[in-house]
Amino acid sequence: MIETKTAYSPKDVEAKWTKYWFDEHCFDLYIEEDKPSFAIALPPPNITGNLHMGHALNGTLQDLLIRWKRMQGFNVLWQPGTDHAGISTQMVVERELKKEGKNRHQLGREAFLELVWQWRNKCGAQILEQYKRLGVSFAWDRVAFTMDEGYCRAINRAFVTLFSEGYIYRGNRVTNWCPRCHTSLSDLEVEHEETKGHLYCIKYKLAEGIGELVVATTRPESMFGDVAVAVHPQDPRYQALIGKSVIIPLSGKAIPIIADEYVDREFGTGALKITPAHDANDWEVGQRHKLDQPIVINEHGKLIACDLVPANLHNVERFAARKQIVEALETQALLAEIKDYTHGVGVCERCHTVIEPRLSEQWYVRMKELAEPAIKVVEEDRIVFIPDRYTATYLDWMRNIRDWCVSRQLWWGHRIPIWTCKACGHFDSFEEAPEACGKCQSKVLEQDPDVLDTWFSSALFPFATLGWPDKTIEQKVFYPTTVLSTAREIINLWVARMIFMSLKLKGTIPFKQVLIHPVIQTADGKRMSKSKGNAIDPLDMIDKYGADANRFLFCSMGVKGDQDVRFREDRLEEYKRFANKLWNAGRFVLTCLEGYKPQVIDKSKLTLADRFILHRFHHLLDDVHNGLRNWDFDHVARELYNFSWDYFCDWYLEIAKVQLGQEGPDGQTKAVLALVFEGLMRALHPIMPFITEELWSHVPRSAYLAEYDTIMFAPFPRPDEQYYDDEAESQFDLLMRIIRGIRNIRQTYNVPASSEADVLIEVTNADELNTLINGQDYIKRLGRVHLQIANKIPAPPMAAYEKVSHSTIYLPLAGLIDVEKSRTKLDQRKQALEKELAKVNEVFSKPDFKARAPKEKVEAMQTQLTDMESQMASVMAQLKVLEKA
RNA sequence: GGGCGAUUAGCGCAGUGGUAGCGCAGCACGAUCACACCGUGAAGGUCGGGGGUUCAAAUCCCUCAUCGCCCA
Repeated sequence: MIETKTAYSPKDVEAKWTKYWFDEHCFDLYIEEDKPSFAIALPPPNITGNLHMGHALNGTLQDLLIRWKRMQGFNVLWQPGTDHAGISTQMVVERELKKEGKNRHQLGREAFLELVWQWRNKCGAQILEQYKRLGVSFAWDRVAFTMDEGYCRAINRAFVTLFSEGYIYRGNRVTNWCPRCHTSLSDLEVEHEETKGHLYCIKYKLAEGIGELVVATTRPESMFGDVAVAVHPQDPRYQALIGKSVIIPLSGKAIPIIADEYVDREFGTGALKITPAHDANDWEVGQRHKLDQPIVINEHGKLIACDLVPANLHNVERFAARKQIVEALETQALLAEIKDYTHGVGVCERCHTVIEPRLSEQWYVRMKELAEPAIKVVEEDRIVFIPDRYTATYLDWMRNIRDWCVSRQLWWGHRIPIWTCKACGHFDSFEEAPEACGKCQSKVLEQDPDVLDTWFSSALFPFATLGWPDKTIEQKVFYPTTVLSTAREIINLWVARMIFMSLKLKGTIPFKQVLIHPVIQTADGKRMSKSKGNAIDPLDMIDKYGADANRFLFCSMGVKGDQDVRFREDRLEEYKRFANKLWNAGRFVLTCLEGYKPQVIDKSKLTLADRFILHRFHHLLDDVHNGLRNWDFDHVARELYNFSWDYFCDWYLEIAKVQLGQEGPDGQTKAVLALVFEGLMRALHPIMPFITEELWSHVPRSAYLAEYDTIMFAPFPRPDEQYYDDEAESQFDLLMRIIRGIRNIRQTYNVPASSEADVLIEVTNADELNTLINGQDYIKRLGRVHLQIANKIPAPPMAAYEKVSHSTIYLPLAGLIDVEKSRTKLDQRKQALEKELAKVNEVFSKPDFKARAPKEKVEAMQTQLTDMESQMASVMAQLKVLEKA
């Protein structure tokens, strides 16, 4: 038997079952080919990462689906893995090197990579260990890593395929450059931060004659790379100037004034300096006008020592240079104005350094053609986003796709499989290092020094982890995978790329549904972030409230509602109490069932309460099924919570105490208790695996269920319509209302709970009378009263009173009645009734209501009205009685 | 600048056409043998503002406001 502690202790139970599940290899992949399959690829966390709320939420939702399907007998695969996270990991190791006063260049590439591997082997599994605390049922025997040997083969195959089909090309253009990480970044890895800056209006003097053109810019430091000043072709202010030249201040170089539609006449002065090497838009303008592209800022973010840049600014850092330039312009009276200006500044998402757009040679994936089928599969609903609104996010991005810069100037990652011949300059891509140049046979070949964008490898995750490019049983059984669950900020970064990669390389979709879960914010609606220090550590929450309570919270957040949810600890408090409630209900049920041998329920011998709880339970199972099928996790959580606490604990367990005390050998109470409680544990298991496993392990089970050593593999309970019983529902509902009525009276008149009061109930309706007589034992016990029920009872003169349906409850107070209190209460009731009557009457008073509303509705309202009128009459009569007192 | 979401009791949230609900906090009562991490009861809201559709709107449409997110 389960220990007698009255408080649930999650720590012990979690440790016990985690150990059991691992010891018994419950998580290992096991395939039976004749079964249907269900697969999820875990969004691989960074090896440098720590479990945050988003991981915990997402992990819970996936585990809930996986556990549910596993219990339904599916082959399930939840493929776990980690991501090598190029920039982050390199940063972490470089930071450690720096502590020793070293840098990676001193070590050299090979030694540095050796160091990164050491770090990875030591720390890279930390986040998965943290996931363990949540109770996630990954296929733990298959943990993948994006730099595994097999995975690297998949990367090379993917690259070579795309390259040989012309999807990958080398381009010289402006890319996002992080001067701190020393690498290019894709557009999606740049965050835009609202920054208070200035708009500098600088006078560019005309090269010939007198006059000037005032140019507005936020970045004066790039002016030495200017090759033109552009104005709008239709701008009347500048018509005369087009074709003339101006002089770049401080450097003296002359540049032309050109006309281009790209210029926004409203912005600044309507004159735009064109710096093709340091601005992506300017680069486009420069291409159109065949302009030069001088680079004036180097990879460290410093002004280059060259002819274009004045000598005193050589090797000056860009922001220091900006300051010096502005001062110089001011002293030379070349600054027309400085305006305050707030704008979005691009920063590196990893280190928040301001991005320097910079002309450089990079590898790109040509996207337009790859995007087409990826758009189609979503338009045709072969891949569905949940919630639906994210379809637009995806399609919008895909339809306006730009080529993807995939090279990164890092050492840690998948080195680009391109080899260039030192002799003839020919280059090509290979899955394995080639022996000789395909063109001139030279053996002096050099591999591209850059590595691939980490997202390039993540994009292959759903199939690279299943053994692609080899043919494997895992791909046959589990591909395409079923669901992908992730956060909305990586829809384009990751989801989109998996889709077009899978379509291109596997010829099919990678998954059928994409679940986008909400973002967890702080209690006051702010974004959680480690740097702001307002992030809440899910591991602390698990320590404090237990894994099951945390999982229940995540489940209750759902995916279809708000796109942001606020995290409040008191909700965890609530679900911790729920776990405790289940624990104690379990202790009670198990006590009742000591020595009980499971038996089939004899439906003919059920009491009203038995019928009622079975009815509610099977409706609950139906709701749970529909909820899970429709991704309504929040509904599922709420229904399970309400059933467990209200119907099962508050009502049925209390009644079970009555029935167990008086029933004979035919009594079904134990059978019902066992059936409902055991089934409830299975229904709750996907959400709360630990507590349900523990309680279930003690429940007496039929031979059919006894064969399962763990609830994990036991069948998920299904609704059984033979237990649906609307009559029991309505009859029991009346009893509950009567009992509440009696409790209400007792509270109002302070009738002590310890004393059993006398109660008389007059019932004017034959069916109701029957129900009350049959249920009188329940009323006596739960209302703690001596009871008399009849169809006609002379109203006791000094009695508290309550009316429920066709029944009138009297509680005689033998001279103790507090007339004032009774009158106040009746007055309140009268006022409430008046309010309700007014509402209903208002509806009725409109002539169109009876004419146009559906007939059933009118009839229902009529019944309500009649009912309320009779209640009112009764209240008035009772008030009259009091007047005599 | 474009798009999305939210706004319901003090707080956190449910409620997609028919007389407004749950949990917490607050109030009152209660050591009755599963649970005080509990039980029982009472109180608390003109559903962000305005307009429209409808016999009927928290719910559908328009508009405004506030907050938040994504993309440029």
